[in-house]
Amino acid sequence: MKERVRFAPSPTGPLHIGGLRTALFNYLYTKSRNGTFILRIEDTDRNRLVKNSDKYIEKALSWAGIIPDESPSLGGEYGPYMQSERISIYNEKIELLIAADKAYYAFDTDEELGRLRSEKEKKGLVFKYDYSTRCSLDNSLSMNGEDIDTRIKKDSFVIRLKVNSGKTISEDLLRGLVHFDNSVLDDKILVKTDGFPTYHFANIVDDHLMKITTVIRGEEWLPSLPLHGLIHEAFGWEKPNYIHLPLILKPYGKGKLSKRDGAKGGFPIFPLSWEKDEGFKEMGFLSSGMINYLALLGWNPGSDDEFFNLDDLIKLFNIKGLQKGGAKFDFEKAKWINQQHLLRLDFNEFEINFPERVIDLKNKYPSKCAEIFLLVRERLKLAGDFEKEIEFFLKDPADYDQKAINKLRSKNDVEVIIKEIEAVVEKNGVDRLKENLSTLSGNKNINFGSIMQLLRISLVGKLSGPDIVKVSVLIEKSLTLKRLANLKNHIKNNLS
RNA sequence: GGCCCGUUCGUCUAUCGGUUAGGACGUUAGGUUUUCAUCCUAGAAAGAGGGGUUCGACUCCCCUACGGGCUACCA
Repeated sequence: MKERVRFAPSPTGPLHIGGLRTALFNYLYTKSRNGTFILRIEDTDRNRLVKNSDKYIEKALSWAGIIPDESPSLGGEYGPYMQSERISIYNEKIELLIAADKAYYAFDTDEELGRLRSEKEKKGLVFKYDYSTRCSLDNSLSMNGEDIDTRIKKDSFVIRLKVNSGKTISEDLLRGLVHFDNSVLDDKILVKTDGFPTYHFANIVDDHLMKITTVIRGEEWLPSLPLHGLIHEAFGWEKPNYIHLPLILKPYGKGKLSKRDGAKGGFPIFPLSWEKDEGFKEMGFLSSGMINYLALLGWNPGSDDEFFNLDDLIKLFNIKGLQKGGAKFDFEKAKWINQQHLLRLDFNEFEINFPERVIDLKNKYPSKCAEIFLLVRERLKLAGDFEKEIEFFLKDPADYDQKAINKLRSKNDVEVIIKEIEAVVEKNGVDRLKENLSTLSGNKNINFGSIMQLLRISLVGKLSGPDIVKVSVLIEKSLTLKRLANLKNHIKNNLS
């Protein structure tokens, strides 16, 4: 049977990397089996809706290359894919459960339930709305038909699942059989007073109606698994397979990664920017690097290979490689993987991914961009490093590494050396510069390293950077001479 | 508190009863380079603890500890 999986986020904020990874594993699982990937937006909590976050989710998935086959914007055979547009379906289904005596109306007020909870709490106990308490509570199980009708018309109500005592055994493809005693379950609300279904109900109805074969979701749902099984059983529906993924944990300290950890740890938490928060993309991640890192967080291909793009991952993915324990997010490793991806790019590909980062360079060096990119490419961990690395191509050094100059001056007459370099460039240009400077070193008995360092400081302002001879060739003779003169002036002005 | 899941270097992980417990990030020391980066070489670094089962346990079972999740008219 063809696999059908779904990623079902709720639009209560931007998708974060945990959600992205869940989507990724869903995608890899189904695509490795030639199956279908469905995006369903679970917007049943009307209070926590965040405007545009559903659009953000689609955009972020699209950036990552995780393209749904069916989704709210694409549509599909089993739509609509936005739960708020499926209310009539849930209404119809809940009637079935009530008619079958699997669900019932409950009229208890928040205040009353709150009172019961705190009463129990005082005794160190926990109040549960379940088979042991439901008879003494305000619900349709304890009244006759006519009363129920009048209460429904008069009062607000919820609809609860009728969970009976017993044991429920659930299966997770990763973890095997998981046993639960129904006494830990309660009569979960299926439909809220506002008429919207709860997650549990809408989720099961939709998974069934959308013919989902395998549910892959975060481990936080594992305790709800027996409940979900019970809802399926109440309808008499066949259950899908379940896989509960280990969670992504904070890089330091305890707990699962939350949206606040990013700011604290200096790393993004969202794929794309959201309001004031920079995303991985804006920080200079390639989506392939992001995906590569996320895939390795809780999964491994069974080999020592670590470099993968999406297509590789689809070919290699197997649930045998899934991990059971949570994994801490490691930004250093994420950056290293991104670097490996950046390293395989040429200028055109870099421009496609980060067009805004190359505008100035393209304007100033329209024909040399590819060469300049190759010169600095191995120095990039993040695409954001690019602007820093090419800064000196765009403008003359604004200041100089004075400590380095002082050190050179303590051993050499730097002004004389600069003049000698100038003479060489003046006479021979910047082609064969290295050979010419080497000859200069021999003829005048000047330390070669000092010559190169002074050239570097004049062109770049500091002692680090790419091959300085190539830099000189790229900025050409006149600009090389100009910057040598600038440095000479700077040294003269700072002598006193 | 109750229930459920988990536990191999600092971190991500390999190992499917017999290995000098392997790789990667990070880190340390060298080398290459005009410098930094890249690259190369080498090093330090792990089976939570206790019981079993077994000729033999990181691997299977139990207990404890620790970590995580859930315990809403949130998902």
